[in-house]
Amino acid sequence: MASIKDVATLAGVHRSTVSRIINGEGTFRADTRRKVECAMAELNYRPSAIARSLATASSNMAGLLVTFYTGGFFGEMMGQVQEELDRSNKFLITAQGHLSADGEREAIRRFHDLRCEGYVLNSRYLSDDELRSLAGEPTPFVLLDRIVPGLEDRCISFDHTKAAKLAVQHLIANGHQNIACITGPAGRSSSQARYLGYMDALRESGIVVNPRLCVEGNYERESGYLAVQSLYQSSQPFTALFSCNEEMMLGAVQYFHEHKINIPDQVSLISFDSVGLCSSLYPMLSEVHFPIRDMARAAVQLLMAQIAAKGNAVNDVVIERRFKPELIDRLSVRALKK
Amino acid sequence: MASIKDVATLAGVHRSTVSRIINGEGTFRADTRRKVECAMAELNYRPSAIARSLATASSNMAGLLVTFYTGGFFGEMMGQVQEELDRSNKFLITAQGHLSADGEREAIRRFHDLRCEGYVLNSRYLSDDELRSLAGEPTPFVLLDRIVPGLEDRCISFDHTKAAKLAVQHLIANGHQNIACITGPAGRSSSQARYLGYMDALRESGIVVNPRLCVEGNYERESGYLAVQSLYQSSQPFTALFSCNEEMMLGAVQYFHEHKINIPDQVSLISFDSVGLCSSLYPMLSEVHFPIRDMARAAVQLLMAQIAAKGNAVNDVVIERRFKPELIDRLSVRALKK
DNA sequence: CTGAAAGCGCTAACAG
DNA sequence: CTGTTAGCGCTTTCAG
Repeated sequence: MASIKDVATLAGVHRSTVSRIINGEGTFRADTRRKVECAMAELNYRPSAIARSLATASSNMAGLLVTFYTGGFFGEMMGQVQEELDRSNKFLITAQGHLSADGEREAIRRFHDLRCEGYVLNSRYLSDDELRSLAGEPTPFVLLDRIVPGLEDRCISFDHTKAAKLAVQHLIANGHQNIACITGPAGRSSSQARYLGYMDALRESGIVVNPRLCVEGNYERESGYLAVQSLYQSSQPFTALFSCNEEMMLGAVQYFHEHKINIPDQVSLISFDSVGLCSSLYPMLSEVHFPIRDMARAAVQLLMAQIAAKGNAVNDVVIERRFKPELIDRLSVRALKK
Repeated sequence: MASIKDVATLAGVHRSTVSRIINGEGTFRADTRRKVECAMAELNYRPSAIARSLATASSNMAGLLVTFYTGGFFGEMMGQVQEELDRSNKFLITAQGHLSADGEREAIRRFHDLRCEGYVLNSRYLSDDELRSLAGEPTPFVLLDRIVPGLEDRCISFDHTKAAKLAVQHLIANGHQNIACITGPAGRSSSQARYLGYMDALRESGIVVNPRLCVEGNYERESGYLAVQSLYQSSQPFTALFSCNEEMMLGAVQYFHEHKINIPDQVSLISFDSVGLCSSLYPMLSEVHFPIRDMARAAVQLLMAQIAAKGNAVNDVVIERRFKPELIDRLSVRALKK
């Protein structure tokens, strides 16, 4: 692979001249420039990003941590992050945290090893404390879909509680009282937040929360199916179901179809959704939309601002940090007559 | 960020000693090692992967080109590639080719800029010729799910034609004669291969291909829905449908549900599937399985073998390169009585 | 406008 | 067993 030196000798100039021309710094005689450009073309020369990184002490890389690449959700996130990074000509380094704090730590270590200029963390297992102490280090990072006290200026967040509440209130407004809920895994903060919203909505409408109407899932499709099954087994009557994510709702819908339970005649459905699964199901499901795409873009913008600010505060930039839920009503909620 | 020099001075030894200890080369006095380890720990030192790359002339990175991160399919691929790369402690660089040869070229350029040791290409828009000429360059690469004449030793391929044929033969074996087909976008080679399999199966059974029973989709969900719609509008009777991918089948299923067309009583269904969508639908759909995960792993293994071989042939390694289709029969194909 | 020289953080002979 | 030296490919003063 040709190096800058090869180009220089072929063009009959010094390496530093080539370097300047590549980087568009300074000004040159037209024929010098031409000679160099010809040499570069002839040798099919491309500067080594790595050598450049070392010389400039800036890697031009940014990291993104997700839990898993699979499942559609993270693809949306990654796609947006990449697009946004492309605009600044930065390289994207991705890593999976799998399902543990250790996995996430390991991912961050890799970002450091590569001297990433910053990273976006969709962290689920690192504690608030650990994240706060990480903030003491010089490398900037942004938390995507998380809010940790003290780190608000690095957080792109979404009000999961309010979103869930909105969904359930919609059900209530349509006359439903016995509303079942499939929650996410108990340990996860987003699960808790959504569940809280469910309960808040009920309570504020004076409906007593029936714990037997709440089944814990794990955000996977199958757990939605099983949840509905157990709901029917416990023979607690319900007219509506709220699912804390779309995958579980998919499983639930499968159960309903299999058992010839009509949507929305026999059961009304509303779900969290981020990747648009709800709109591609039959019938099209009502949802509260979780705008992960927009949030991902905002995260990168915030990160770039932080990198540019080099440790100083970034108050001047206007980037939306707290995203709001949006209710999309479709055909899966029936109005109950009193 | 601490450098190897800082560690060295703190430990009171030379940089090269530190380097050796990090890389486990040579042997040292116990207390030297301890001093160095303490210094590293104290400074929270991590060697710079970039500087290392430059010094060793090997970046420790591998590239992966996909068309888009979104959609689930590529997530599966990426996940496997990352896992496999992790085992060799290599960094993964991903890039999206979007939907053009230029996009793919640009992606490869980035791999070169970073001096990736090799890359896996899920290329759809680069011509065979261009790929062959790329093979003249020193950087090894592997083609995932593609077969280009002359580059067989770099190809991890799947027999799409045979897979489609298998699916359609299954339908025929169950007594179906009027078999509709939703194809992929006409320009794509995998589409053509699958369509060919469909036609072969019919022809070999002496069934005349009815072009009005074949509708072109674009591998997206909505196009499956639309395809079925147009199929019914053209009022060509059919008892079975074969879809060239799972996303389009999803759209089709939605149409059937919406129009109360029972599966499999009124229509039998079989689809291509790679990410397992078919098994999570109601009813569980019969499919020919496209083992993209296994293929992705094989691609990385082959790439690593090529990298290790440094330009020499890699005949000794036993890596499956041509994957075979597998028919998974579930509940969506009804046997027609004669 | 361009060359010379030093240096980024690390590794790799080569001595000793 | 460990220090010296040179160099990876590029950028960046500093001269001229």
